[in-house]
Amino acid sequence: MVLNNRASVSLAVRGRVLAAVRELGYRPDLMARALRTRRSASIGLLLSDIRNPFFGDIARGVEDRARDAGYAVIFTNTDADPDAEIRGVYGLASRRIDGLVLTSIRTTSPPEVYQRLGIPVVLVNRRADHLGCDFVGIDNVKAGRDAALHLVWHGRRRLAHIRGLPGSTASEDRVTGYRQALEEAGLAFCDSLVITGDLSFKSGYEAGLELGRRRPLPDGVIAGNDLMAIGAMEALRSLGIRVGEDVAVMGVDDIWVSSLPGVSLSTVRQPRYEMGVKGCELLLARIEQPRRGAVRLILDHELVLRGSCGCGVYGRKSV
Amino acid sequence: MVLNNRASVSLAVRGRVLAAVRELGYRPDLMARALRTRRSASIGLLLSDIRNPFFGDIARGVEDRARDAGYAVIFTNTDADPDAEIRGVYGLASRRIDGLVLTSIRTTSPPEVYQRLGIPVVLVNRRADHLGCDFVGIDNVKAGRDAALHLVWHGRRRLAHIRGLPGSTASEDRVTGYRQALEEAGLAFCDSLVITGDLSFKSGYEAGLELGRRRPLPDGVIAGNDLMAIGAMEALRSLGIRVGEDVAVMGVDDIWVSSLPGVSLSTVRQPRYEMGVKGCELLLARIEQPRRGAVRLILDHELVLRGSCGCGVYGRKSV
DNA sequence: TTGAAAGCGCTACCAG
DNA sequence: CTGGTAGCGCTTTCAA
Repeated sequence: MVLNNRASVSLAVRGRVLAAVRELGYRPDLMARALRTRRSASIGLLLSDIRNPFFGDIARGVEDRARDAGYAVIFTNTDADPDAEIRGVYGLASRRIDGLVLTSIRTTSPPEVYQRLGIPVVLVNRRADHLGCDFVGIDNVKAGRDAALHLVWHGRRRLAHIRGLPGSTASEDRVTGYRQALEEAGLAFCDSLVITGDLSFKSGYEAGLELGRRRPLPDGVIAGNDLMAIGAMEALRSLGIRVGEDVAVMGVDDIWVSSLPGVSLSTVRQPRYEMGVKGCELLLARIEQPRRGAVRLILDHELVLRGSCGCGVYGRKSV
Repeated sequence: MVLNNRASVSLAVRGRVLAAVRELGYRPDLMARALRTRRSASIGLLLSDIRNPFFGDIARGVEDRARDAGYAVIFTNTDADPDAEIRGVYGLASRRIDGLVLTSIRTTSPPEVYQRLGIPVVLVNRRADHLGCDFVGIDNVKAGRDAALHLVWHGRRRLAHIRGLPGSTASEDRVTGYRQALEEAGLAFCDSLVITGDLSFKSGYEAGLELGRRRPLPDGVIAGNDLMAIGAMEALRSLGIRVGEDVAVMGVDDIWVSSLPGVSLSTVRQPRYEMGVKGCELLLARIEQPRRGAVRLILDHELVLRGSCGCGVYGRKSV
């Protein structure tokens, strides 16, 4: 009672208890406490691969905020595999986590699984409207549109898009934005200029190889993320194509690597760390108030201009 | 009893129980089980920053192996701060983790803390002989020596070293290796050619700036890790110094970025993922057999030659 | 082979 | 303000 700050404890007792605590090095067993209070003070974090710098940043944001609040974070890698996702969720649930942060939910993820859990779920990065959970991320339609329009404004007319796998709202939204931009610019949408990758460097490289062999050559490429953009740039260069001149390339994310002069990728900056922090905050808030309305938090993105888009500007640009 | 495979259960009962389990969607409460068995089936992972690709890879290795074995991984970031390390350890301990993986132990870390824990501890990457724990990592003396000797063999005579902070055996060992190489090559060790960084890109950049202004210019730089090496390269280039020609640069780690053509860092490859996997295995083994002798597992490293060392060779080289 | 009962360490409740 | 007691969901022991 002393340790839990129960009001009604005399100072004398309080002192004696505290002394004993110190002397014995007593630390409450959070496991037993959890069993009793039905609160484990731990949350789960599901991501596709912690090695991916995108998720690393989010994870750090989540953990920082969680630690502040006395929560522990249990993480699991799913490699974007639906089965692994389900197993991961169940595994975490049986550990009695108080809430769950999902970073790579798929539109095909079975809602029952999450609804039956009986614990709050927050979505970071990808929406999943059919789940009705709290969400934090950027407006990916606008992000895709902004990236494409930037190239259009700088005279690019034949824009290709390397999109992420279907099943991710982030990928779908960026495609939508790309199409919107084409339409606004009065450019025709062409199916063959959209190539699907899996957000990895390798898939970007392959897409780049493919696009670089096309004639007429596309004069602009919007990639669904930085990793694929960097892969595509490598591929284009290996084909003797000058990035920033023959072809303008833009990514989405602004991971650290993109800022290296040898890479110099123009991109749409996504505030990943903040997404993690905010996501965790949404979760903590909902743990406190389970029945408040679902919150959808849209953070701002900005264009980060470097060499790969060939517009000659270096710096950031709010959009 | 059915779920725990108690031998003495009739087939009839077993069937009925299993049916009920399925129907009700029963999942054992691991928390309650932990309270009773004193085993939580979870382990702790302490690292300085999950955003650092070095730790991301280790974390993935640990989690993969842990998940295979039915263990959950709780991670905490310490930013290499000793106080945060202690708090992190206590925080994890009160959650009754079955074991702990430490990736950035400091030589000054108080042994009592770890010994009093009463749970197995495994060290990954950095040794800490005063703790007497299991360990997995590479031979950093040899790594530092191999890197330096490589440059020496290619004619470099004025080798600088950007070392990591004191308090890390990995950093100290690499310095030792660097000195050994100089000695073997009959080169004088010069204090002023050793600059201390904190393993970050920024500190590498600053060190590079500093070294690049020295006259005579060092003709080779061994960095304590890739992040600092990349920072140093940027700095040198910004000074108009040609990396690979005027100055040869080598790092240690071989993080993914280093392989990008625009970076092309020659480095000593450390098997990070395997270190994570093996570290987790050592831990699981010790959880089973707490009193077996301490194991020290030294994994092989290899030289990965790219453009930054200017030796004209591209590829891997076992050492 | 079965089921009843005790108890892991904690918190919440309640009577003193 | 204090301390005793019940019980969280599980495993383990023991008697039937």
